[in-house]
Amino acid sequence: MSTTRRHPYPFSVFEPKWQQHWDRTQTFHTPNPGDPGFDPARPKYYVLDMFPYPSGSGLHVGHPEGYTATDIIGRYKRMCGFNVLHPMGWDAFGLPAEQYAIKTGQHPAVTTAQNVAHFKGQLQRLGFAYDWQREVNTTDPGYFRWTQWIFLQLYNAWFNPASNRAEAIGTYRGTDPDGVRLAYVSEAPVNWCQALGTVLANEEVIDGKSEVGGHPVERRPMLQWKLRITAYAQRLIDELDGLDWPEGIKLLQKNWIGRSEGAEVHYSTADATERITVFTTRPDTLYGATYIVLAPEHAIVDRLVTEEQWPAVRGYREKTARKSDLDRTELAKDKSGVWTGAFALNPVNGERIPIWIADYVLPGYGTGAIMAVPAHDERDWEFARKFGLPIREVVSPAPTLGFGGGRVCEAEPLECFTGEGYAIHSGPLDGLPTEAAKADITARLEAQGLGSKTVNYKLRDWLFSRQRYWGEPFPIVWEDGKHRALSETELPLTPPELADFKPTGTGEPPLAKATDWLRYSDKAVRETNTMPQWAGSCWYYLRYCDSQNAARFVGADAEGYWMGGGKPGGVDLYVGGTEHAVLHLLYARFWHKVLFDLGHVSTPEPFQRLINQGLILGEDGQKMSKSRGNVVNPDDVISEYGADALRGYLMFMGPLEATKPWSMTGVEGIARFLARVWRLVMEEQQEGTWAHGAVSAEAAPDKAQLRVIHASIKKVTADIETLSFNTALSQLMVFTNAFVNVTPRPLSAVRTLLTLLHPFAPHLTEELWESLAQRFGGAGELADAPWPQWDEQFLIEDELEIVLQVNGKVRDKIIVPKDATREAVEALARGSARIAEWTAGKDIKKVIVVPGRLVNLVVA
RNA sequence: GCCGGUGUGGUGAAAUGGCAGACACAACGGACUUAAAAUCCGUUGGCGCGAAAGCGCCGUGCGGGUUCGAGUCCCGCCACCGGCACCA
Repeated sequence: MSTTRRHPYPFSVFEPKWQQHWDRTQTFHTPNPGDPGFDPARPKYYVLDMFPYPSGSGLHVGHPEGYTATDIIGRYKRMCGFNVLHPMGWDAFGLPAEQYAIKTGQHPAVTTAQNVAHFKGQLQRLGFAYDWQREVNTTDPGYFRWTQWIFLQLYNAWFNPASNRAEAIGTYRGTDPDGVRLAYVSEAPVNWCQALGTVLANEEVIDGKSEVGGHPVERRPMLQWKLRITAYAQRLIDELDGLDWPEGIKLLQKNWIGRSEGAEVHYSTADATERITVFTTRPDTLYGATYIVLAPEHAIVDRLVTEEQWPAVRGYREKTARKSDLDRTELAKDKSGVWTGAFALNPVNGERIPIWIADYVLPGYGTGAIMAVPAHDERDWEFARKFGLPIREVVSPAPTLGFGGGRVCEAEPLECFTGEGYAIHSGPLDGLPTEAAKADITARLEAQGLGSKTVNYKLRDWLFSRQRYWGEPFPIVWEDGKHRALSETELPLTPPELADFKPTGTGEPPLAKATDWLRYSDKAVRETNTMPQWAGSCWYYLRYCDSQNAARFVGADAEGYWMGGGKPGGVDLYVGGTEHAVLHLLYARFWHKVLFDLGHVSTPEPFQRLINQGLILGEDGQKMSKSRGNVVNPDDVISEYGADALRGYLMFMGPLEATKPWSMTGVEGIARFLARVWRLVMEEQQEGTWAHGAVSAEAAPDKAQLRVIHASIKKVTADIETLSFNTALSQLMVFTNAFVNVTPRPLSAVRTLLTLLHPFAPHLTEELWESLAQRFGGAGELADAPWPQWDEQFLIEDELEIVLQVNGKVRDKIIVPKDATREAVEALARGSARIAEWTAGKDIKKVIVVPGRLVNLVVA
């Protein structure tokens, strides 16, 4: 006798058995069009997980949550007759591997390979139906050669505003193609993180700290590669509309892109030597502008400042430059600024207004200059109050308030009003509602060449270079201070072998230390920056379609088949966490659109349907973390309860999208359920072995049992389609419970149960299916079995229970034949003695009969 | 501050505007057992009445409203979680 606790069913025997079987027979390998075994008659279904970063700590329970959901869908669709593409791979470049490598001295390639092996083993122990022949790894030269190739597509393309799409750079007719490429270099202030020794994208900086590690980030001007994602801002907003994504995620992206409509207005300086263009979303308040504010970094400042103001301006600019983004926002409440000594003229009334600089105006947004309307903007209000600048009311909340007639109001308002209303003290605009006033003034400005209607976006171009070792090198060389692309035949460009790959800390990339590698020719040297981790994940879903293709990033037929079909096409279901809402999901859409414009892919959007799985909290209801000690390791759960129990519990916890706490007793509950299913088929012998139990091929389900069977098929099918796995499982429990005490158990019912349960608990059901086949005959694996159909006729009940209400409160229940007429049901209701007690001596004013459900008598 | 999400038993949760709490967990009681584990059966929102079968009242964050009927729809709040945040 073993001293370890006996398992309620022998999962430790049959789970590895089936995993090995699936691997050996390649059950879940999906052929491409043209491959042997491909069946073009079947529809396709592409179900995708966000591939993991293979960290050293192994799988977290959050991973198998989403992966189980997609596995259920994949297995289900397969049983429904689809060609299912369900792949997995590794997002293996990136900072953590490199940080770890620096700490331990081991090469990141070594630790990455170890981590991948560990992750893969863990995933395989969960019995996921991945087609491992399609596995990808972003650090594999056979993979990143195509990442580099796509970079070259970006480099060799520009966005033509006339056609609203990317075109080959050769179609650009201007003088400086380098100024319009989708991948370009620019010297600009960027997010520099000293601790990580690299620059970071805006999306990777959270509250002024690096997303990885939480190190401080400062602004520093550096020469960097950027991708012109801003060219796609409008399409990235517009084309969200057709996607079946959670509205919250769409909104997150829209807000991040941050479109705002308004006008640019040109002010000339009082001495008429310079022109300042401001951006405003409220051109209707132009008559209320009482000063101009420039970002301290604005180039024009040098030319405006008066002699007397120079020291103050210089001091303020230096102070601003030293501030990190964090400081700059933390001091948000306390406005600061300095007068330049110069004045501008308001284009509509010629009024002389002072020009200030202040750090509440950001250099990167709009024109880096604003017209301040303190009466109608909170920030301008605070600034004007602090520095005693005039405040002029030009919008009235109601049409009857305020003075019209174009007169200037002398009295300053008591509070700031930022809403919409009616223009006052605004010359020709007086009386117009805000929307009309905006249109009117904008048209006037345009007619006089003083301004124009403009759209601005918060989105900035994507900072694409990193000063790190563990990433894709750029396929670029420099000669005479100019960059040019490597040819496609020179790919992949592999990183140099480096003993010391630590960041230099100076902003010079570690690749610069590889002197041999660096030298491309006598005159040319290689680019030493590397690409960010997002590069590989921007297109991995395309590589899965054709991962072994050595001649192209993805074969056209494979891409057309798996990504095509439907409108707007793409991956049929994509499951992952919310944390990528404005990172991976935005970047990947951008790359996909470029590839689409250039004719390399067939759909404008990559991911048709997106679901975010919810966060799993620790048993204490807190976020799982090592420091709290509430982390659940999937391996431990599997060894104690089995993979099927872990999968089942993850799906039974609650709705997939909800945040929910872990519960070990909940896992036990699912394990008990699975054990009950096991014992429907198997019986324990004296000596502790399992043998067939009381299942009978002769026994036919009775009417009530048929109803349970068919109701379950219907509900489980519908619930899987809507990803309501928790309620699908509860129906399977109802199904199971209905047969626990039935002997002998009808074989057909048991087989239907196993089929419906199979996507959730593939090992257990496959084992029992095989066992039943050995006893009763039957061929084939459950994984290949067709999904059952339900028959409505079994769902119809002969008699229905009708609730009788008086004034909406339940007072009695009656049983009526299923075909009882409305009148007959009403008569029965009126005849009920219990109802009579409640209606006695009262008028029945109204009777509501809901067929098959209830009768409500309204009395007074 | 702005935007989004959530709020239902002791717990996770379920409910096309139609019997609130399915299905589980935990707890309690019982059967089996020398005993325990496992398994099986039963009870389980609160309050009140009743010996019992049962009956009544209250109950889905709070306050209003629509409706024969509201967890569900509308208006106004509150709390928690997430995102954005000097974006003109």
